[in-house]
Amino acid sequence: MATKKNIKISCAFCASKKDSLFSDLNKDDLESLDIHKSCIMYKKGQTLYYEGTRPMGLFCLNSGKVKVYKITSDGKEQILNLAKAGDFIGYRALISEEFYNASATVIEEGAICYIPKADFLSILNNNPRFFKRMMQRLCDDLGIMEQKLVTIAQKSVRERLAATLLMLKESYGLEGEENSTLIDIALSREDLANIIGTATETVIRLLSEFKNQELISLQGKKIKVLDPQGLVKEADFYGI
Amino acid sequence: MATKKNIKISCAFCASKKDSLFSDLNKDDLESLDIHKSCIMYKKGQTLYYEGTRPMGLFCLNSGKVKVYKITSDGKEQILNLAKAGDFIGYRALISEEFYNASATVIEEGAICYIPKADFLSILNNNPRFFKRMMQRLCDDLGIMEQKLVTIAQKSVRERLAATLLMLKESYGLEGEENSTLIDIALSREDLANIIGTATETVIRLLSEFKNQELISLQGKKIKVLDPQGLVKEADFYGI
DNA sequence: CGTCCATTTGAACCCGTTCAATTCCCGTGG
DNA sequence: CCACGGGAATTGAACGGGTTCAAATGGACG
Repeated sequence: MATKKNIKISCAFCASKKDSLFSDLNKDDLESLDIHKSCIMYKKGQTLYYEGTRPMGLFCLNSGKVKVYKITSDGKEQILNLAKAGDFIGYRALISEEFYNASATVIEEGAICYIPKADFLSILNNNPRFFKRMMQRLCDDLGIMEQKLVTIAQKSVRERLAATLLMLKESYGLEGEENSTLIDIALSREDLANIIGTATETVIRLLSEFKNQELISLQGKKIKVLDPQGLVKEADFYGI
Repeated sequence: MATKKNIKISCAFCASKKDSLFSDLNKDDLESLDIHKSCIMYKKGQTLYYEGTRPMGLFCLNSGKVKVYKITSDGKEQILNLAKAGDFIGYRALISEEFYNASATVIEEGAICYIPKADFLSILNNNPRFFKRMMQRLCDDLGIMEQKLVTIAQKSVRERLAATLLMLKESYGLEGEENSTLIDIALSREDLANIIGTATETVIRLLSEFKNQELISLQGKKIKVLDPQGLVKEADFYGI
């Protein structure tokens, strides 16, 4: 077992900065982030935080992928969000000074920075532009969550799976030959089911049907989208 | 048909103020709200705004009740939120300067104030404490929405109905004799179904079962909770 | 008092779950 | 290098919760 090694990554020169909420911080603020920041490699399966614990800082993904999820009283998992390079995790609990109300676990290993609570809140309170940016982000998150709620409440599993594949294609798509797109994220079938809110077996069966319809192809556990238009049709029951 | 009459209600003396986000505004800010504010009576069925339109101001309920909902492509309605006296509606679209992504319709008549966008944004931008308060509110909303998502995705209709009745009891409960609580909101069975994400008939059947179990009683379309503990058990499949 | 919509009840159907069995894949140790 | 073990993925089959369609009843309101 290798020792966890602190990696030196300056926020100012972080390759993921351009995608992140920190993208328009000034030089001073960025440097202040570096002072107490830590950054270590996380392996698949490691958990960044558990629901019910108190946030002490902010996670920022330099690389790797993380799922954010809640566990119900009867032990089922519901994935709320997937995070990739440049994404923050756990800012809501930090801002509202409450306990985490979800857990976060690494699904693809990567370097993840940790900015102590005090440093983050200091920038938040002293940089109105950043404050506004966070507010905007919360508004966006809320809109996304509302849309997810409607989809889960009103669409069939088949439609939700098609919609989820399209969403994953947008976020994790790697263009391939002949208009095909590889969904480049190591999601297990179970994870996929826990995004959609269904049983693993149902996901497997529907994926197999989509494959027979030549909407997708399966390369091991990775999925390649062959016919996005076809998926759009599947996603909208009475669509255009 | 009566003419819409502008009602004079001062924010500073609004009976609902103590419950609202405006509760700790100072005197000057409150008075500035009154200048351009309008306030009229809305009847049941009237719509405050439609999804896809541009917000021009903020709705604040002095009295009455409003449902906020989205309509899916195949015409189904999903209720996202219920608002009552003291509640704001539509602040998210206003803050993030986007189109409404839900519609709002009156379900119980009441007086509803309308604060022009400029006045609201002016207070937001010049009163850091209020800004923080809004941020906090957005965080809370997001947490609530996430919990709803998990519940709809992972719980049975029966459990969701029980949970919804308990939620309605908290928000709209009127204590009655013998530990019973009347849920004082004029929700149709269809509305209730559209909160839970199920069919109207299913709601009716389950309500009837709950009545037979003596968890609730039905008084016309209003529901009285007789055994909240029993409902808690129904809400948690593998509860405590 | 009649009309119209909401509510209720009935019954058939089907989507999705659940349980069970098999196969596949991958890392690990002999 | 290959056999082994174990979890993930797949397939099969039966069950059941919930939807859908249809019809009857009730209740509000003009």
